[in-house]
Formats: sequence, C-alpha cells, structure tokens
Amino acid sequence: MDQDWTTAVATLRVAGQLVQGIQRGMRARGFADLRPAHGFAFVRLSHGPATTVQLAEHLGVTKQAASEMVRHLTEGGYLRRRPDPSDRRQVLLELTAAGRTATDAAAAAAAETVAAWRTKLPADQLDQLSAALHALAEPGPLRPVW
Amino acid sequence: MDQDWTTAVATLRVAGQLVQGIQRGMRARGFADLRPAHGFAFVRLSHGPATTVQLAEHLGVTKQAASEMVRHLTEGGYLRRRPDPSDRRQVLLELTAAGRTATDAAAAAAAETVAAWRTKLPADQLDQLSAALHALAEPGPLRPVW
DNA sequence: TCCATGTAGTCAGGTTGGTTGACTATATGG
DNA sequence: CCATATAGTCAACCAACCTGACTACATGGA
Repeated sequence: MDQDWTTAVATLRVAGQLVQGIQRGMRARGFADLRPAHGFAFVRLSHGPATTVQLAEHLGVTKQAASEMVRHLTEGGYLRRRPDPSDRRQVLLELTAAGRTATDAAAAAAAETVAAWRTKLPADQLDQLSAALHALAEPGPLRPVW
Repeated sequence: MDQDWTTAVATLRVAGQLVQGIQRGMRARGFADLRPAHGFAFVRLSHGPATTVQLAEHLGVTKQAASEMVRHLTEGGYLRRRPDPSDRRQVLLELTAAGRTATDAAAAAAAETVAAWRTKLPADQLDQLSAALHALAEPGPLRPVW
C-alpha cells in the first residue's frame, strides 16, 4: 500500500512530464497559442464534425465554456463553423487545414516525448509499460487530467 | 511512432483515472474542500515547515497565488502560520493535525486507486509497470500535471 | 553605524477559463 | 398546432491565477 502510493506518485510525475513534453513540442512547432485542453477538442473533431454541445459533453464542460473555446479556435483559424441546413439550430464544427496540421503536430509531439523514453528504458520494458497502460486505460472521452 | 502516440493517450487516460480516483476517495473521506493542487502543498509541508515563497517555488506559481492558497488552507484548519522569531519577515507554515490527517487520506486514496489496478493486471505486471514508471519519473518537485 | 540592496509578505487590479441562469430560435411528436 | 425539448448566445459571477507596487525586515559592506 505504501508501495502503491509511490506508484501513484510516479504515475503523476510521468504524466506531468508527458504533458510538458507535448507543450514544449507544440511551442517548437509554432503552436504556442494552443493549450492542452484544445488538443482534446481536436481529437474529438478529427473523428468528424460535432456541434458545440457535443464538444462540451466530450470535454466535460458546460456548453458556454465550450462555446468560448470554439470562438477562440475559430478566430485562430483552426475551426470552421458550418451551419447545418437540415437543422438550423445547430452549427457543425470541423477542423480547417490548419486544425488538422495542429492535430498532427500534437500527435507528433506526444510521440516524440514517448520516443525519448526509449533512452531510459529498454525496448521490451517500454512495450510492457505500454501494454500495461492500455490494459488499465478505460474507454470513454479523452479529457484533461483535471 | 503511431505506437508511441497510443502509449501517450493511454498514459493520459490512466493518469486522469488516478486523479479522479484520488478525488473520489478524498470526497468519500470527507475532504470535499480539497483540490488536487492542495495535495501537492501538503506533500511539501509534510517534509517540514516552509515559507509561502518556498511553497510557491515548489508549486511553480507566484507567491501571491501561493499566499491565497495558504489563506484558504489556514481558514480550513489544515495549516498553521508560525511567525519565525529569528527572521521576522517570514512566517513558517506547518500542517495541523487536520492537515496531517488530510495528507494521510490523500495517500490512502491514491493507494486505494492503484490497488484497484490489481484487478485488471496480474501482480507481476503491476510491479513491472511501477518499476518502469519509477525509471521514467524525473526528480524534482511534484506538481499539478498542468 | 548607516545605508544600499535584497527578501518575505501583502494589497490592488486585471485576465482567463470556468460556472449558473435566462433567453431566442428552431425542431419535433402527440 | 401546440407543448416540450434542444442549440446556441448573452449576462453576471467566481476562482485561480497573473503583474506591479508597496511595507517591513535583514544583511553585508563603506
């Protein structure tokens, strides 16, 4: 149980390092205006268009908060708002080319950070780590850690 | 590299589950007024008293932000402010009995969440996971993930 | 000894990212 | 055709941070 506590601490440390690594990679790629929470929106939208309410549900925030994020990302050129003619209440959100570029950059930055782990851990142990994490990870929307 | 991206996602998922598990455990133990960031302050203070500035450095925030957190935790009865007679500029912060109880509760909640991983992963694989995470975790102050 | 410089902490004010609540416009099922 | 539900916006508020200015105290050197 004391052992479990140190495992928890190590998990938080590694996750923190990963988030910082992604941030750094994004900055290096010229996306300093994007924060971690934006990445989770991109992940959702890269699977297909969504409304603001759907995005809010995915992120676990109110529709008003999601609306503000959408405004920001639209102004930044990452998102396009396309009114749905078949339901004129809703506006479909989709990634622009810049949005897809940013999404790819985030994935690359994350992969780069994980790849750096290979210098600290033999390949087979990293594979085991990955397998164990996949076994523990529950399905559901990917959200900011807190 | 695409493999690394899925490892990154799994890491974020597991870390998120851990944070949520700790939060849930803290709520169940009657500490609904404590947020994750407070835990990191407790960890620092459980190693010995610190000034507000030292706490701010540990948490990676300004002294004003740390000061506000200290005010909140002091009002909640978790911290005691003890003016240092040998340097009358500074006030030493230390955990009260309630603060130590809360710290223990957080550690127990974290351990409980990790212990639940045993139902999903054989003991030897959990040990390997823990060892790999410890190998990757860099030293330094433990801070909120972002 | 005194003073220049540095440090701990507070006060004031602003920004950001979230909240709740109220509202409009549009859709839909009985 | 109307009651009810849904998408989105507006307004007000709040919590957690920030910068900048300030006071009180400490300290090392002329």
